[in-house]
Amino acid sequence: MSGNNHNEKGKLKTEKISDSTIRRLSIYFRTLNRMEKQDIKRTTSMELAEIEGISPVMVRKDLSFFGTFGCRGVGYDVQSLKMELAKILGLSRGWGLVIIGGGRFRNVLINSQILKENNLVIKKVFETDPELVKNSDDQVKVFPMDQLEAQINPAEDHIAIIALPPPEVQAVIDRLGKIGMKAVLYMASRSVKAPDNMVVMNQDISIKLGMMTYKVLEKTG
Amino acid sequence: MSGNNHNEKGKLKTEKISDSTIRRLSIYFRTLNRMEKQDIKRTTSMELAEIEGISPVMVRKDLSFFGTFGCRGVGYDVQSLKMELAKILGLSRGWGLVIIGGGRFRNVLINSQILKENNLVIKKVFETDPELVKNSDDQVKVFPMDQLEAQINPAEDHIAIIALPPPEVQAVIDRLGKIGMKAVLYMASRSVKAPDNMVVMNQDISIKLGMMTYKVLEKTG
DNA sequence: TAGATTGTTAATCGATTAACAATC
DNA sequence: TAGATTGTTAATCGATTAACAATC
Repeated sequence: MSGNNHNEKGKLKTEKISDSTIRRLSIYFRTLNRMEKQDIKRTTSMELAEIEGISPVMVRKDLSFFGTFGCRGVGYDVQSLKMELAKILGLSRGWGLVIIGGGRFRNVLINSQILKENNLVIKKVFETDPELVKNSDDQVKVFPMDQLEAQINPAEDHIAIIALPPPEVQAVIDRLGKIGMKAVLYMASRSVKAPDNMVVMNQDISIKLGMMTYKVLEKTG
Repeated sequence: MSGNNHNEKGKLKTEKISDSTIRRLSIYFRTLNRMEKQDIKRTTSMELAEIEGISPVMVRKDLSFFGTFGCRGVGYDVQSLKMELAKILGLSRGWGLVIIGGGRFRNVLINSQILKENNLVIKKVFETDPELVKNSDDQVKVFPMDQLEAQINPAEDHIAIIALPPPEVQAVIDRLGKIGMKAVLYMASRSVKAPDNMVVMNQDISIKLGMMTYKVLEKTG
């Protein structure tokens, strides 16, 4: 049974791809992106692996779930592998983002080069603080929180980034669930419940810091 | 061979604990933290597991690497389990943080409740833009970038958070490596090289977004 | 006591790695 | 051609889960 997935047209997905593989594909993509900018034309699984600190077989195995992209004896064409990965990850099509909350942090996202480069376009912003709504100098439209349901259209607003304090996050996810939001990334340090058909991920710096403090102690005792 | 680790005094570490386990411990800790605030006195592996969307055995297994913290037939005391996890993760002792770069994002960190609650204290800030150095209204001292080596003391500044654009990150990590910095968390979307004795982690929102777009497509086709 | 829940050993499952044929 | 490197099958390793004894 070949491991072809939804990227190869006409073939059904036969295998569940692990989160680890998807995360690594996302990482390869980011490196290929940089290589392309630096006008590097060609790379190998060994080179990619070395940059990411993993093994070359892992790189080839990850790719093999989705097809064959390289050239034996030669390696990979940076630009075309990057495009293939974009296709696999869905980054070749455009994605509409909405930001809910965020305050000062919001501008970091809005100015983010990486989002722009990857077809992730911030379309709408929702803000609790009415002062911030009024005095906003954002390039995107800012709405008050109570217009969430009225303004969001899951058909064009694909991903919500919630940057609100932990106690407020669950209620917003509930509201987004009701209108059929497909994907939510939230920054708060807490767990949440979400509908089954919603993709929810968390980007919580305190988890990483907790891992780091453990690892520092592990090394130094 | 019992799985006791460096938290139980007098016993040597006998087993390498996986990153997955450490990440989950950090997640349990965050949930126990919330429970404690809500005056919840007692919990079970089943409850913790349900909140995090994993299995109860997983919770008990993770904990078992470090000792026995529960009471058969009863469960876990929220406060004491939280304290034990803090000890394991190293969050019972104080950690000095320095922030390098960050601009507006820095204030998000400086005002972060989670850091304060977990003995992670931001001590120093380094800034590229001289205007921001001058006009800073931060509660912590802000230095220009060229004083990095002069002002940082790895004995009290344990973790550096680098919030600079991708091209600038590697050079700063090199400089921090030379003065013996133990741990670095950087936000940029790129890979870096670091000395072996340095704990380096990445918190890159574009990786998570790449995973999300894949998962949304996987569900909707 | 009976019911509940932990902690742990053994079994299973899945992810990573090794080996190697294919081929540029 | 010989050397390099991919793609893939099989073997290994490690993480998760199942089963269950311990005990509150």
